[in-house]
Amino acid sequence: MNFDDKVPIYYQIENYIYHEIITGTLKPGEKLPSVRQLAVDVTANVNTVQRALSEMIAAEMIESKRGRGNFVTMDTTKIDQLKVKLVTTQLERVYEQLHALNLSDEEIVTSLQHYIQQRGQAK
Amino acid sequence: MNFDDKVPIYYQIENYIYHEIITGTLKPGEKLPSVRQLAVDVTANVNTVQRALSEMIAAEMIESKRGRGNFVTMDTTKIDQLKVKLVTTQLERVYEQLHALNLSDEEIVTSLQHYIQQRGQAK
DNA sequence: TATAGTGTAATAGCAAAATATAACACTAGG
DNA sequence: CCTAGTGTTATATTTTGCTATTACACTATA
Repeated sequence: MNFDDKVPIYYQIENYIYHEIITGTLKPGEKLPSVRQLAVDVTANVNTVQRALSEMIAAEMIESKRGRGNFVTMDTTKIDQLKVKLVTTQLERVYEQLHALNLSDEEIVTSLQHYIQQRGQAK
Repeated sequence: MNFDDKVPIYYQIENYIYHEIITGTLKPGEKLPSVRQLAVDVTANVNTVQRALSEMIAAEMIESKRGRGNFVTMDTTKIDQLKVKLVTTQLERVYEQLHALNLSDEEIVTSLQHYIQQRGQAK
């Protein structure tokens, strides 16, 4: 996996799996790869993976069944809420950062539009 | 200072000072507070502050004069470029994150607009 | 020229994150 | 019942960031 050395790996793993759940790569009720397999997949240690999983279990986003595996929650409402939360968190961060750089609300929106436009052309 | 325990303090200090330079709180050529004072200001250790400064010195955003102090670069072009870079980095991150959550280009823009709107009402 | 204020660097110690490794608890299937 | 595959936990070790402390190098100025 491609880790950002500025933030804890367990945290990045957590985010990575959350993304898979939200995008439907991992469906509600579906079994996750085993912790050992996940460790191989993301090139990290079992304990590190377990730490990420533990937080997700505490958040009730995945359910752990000893001897059987870890499973994505069946509660689609929870998944939707997670998505909203992640999106909002992202928006909050950009907004605050750009605002702190003295960009007005309008400038923030237009700069994003320009960025997307440029990105499209870059292909 | 209000540190995010998920990212290194020296990195947050760096960002903090960059913000002050870009917003003009620290003007081109202006002397920064002494490392010892900065350490007090941000409630961190001198060495941690020094680490942040070292990176900025390497980036030639500030100039170090032994015995006199640290000074913001006089090169306003560099400052402008820094602002562009920071803004772009932020935009890149949101875009990629939200895109990874399966939001379309339009949805990304409108969700930002909605966020800003809501934020205005929250006051 | 002494002194106070600067940046810089080194040392030692602590804590958190991550690793390697091993062991334990449970489940399913032959 | 045994075994392979699962989650869980524990220990020791390494690395990194951060701190505390001290010392050194340089500058300005009284």
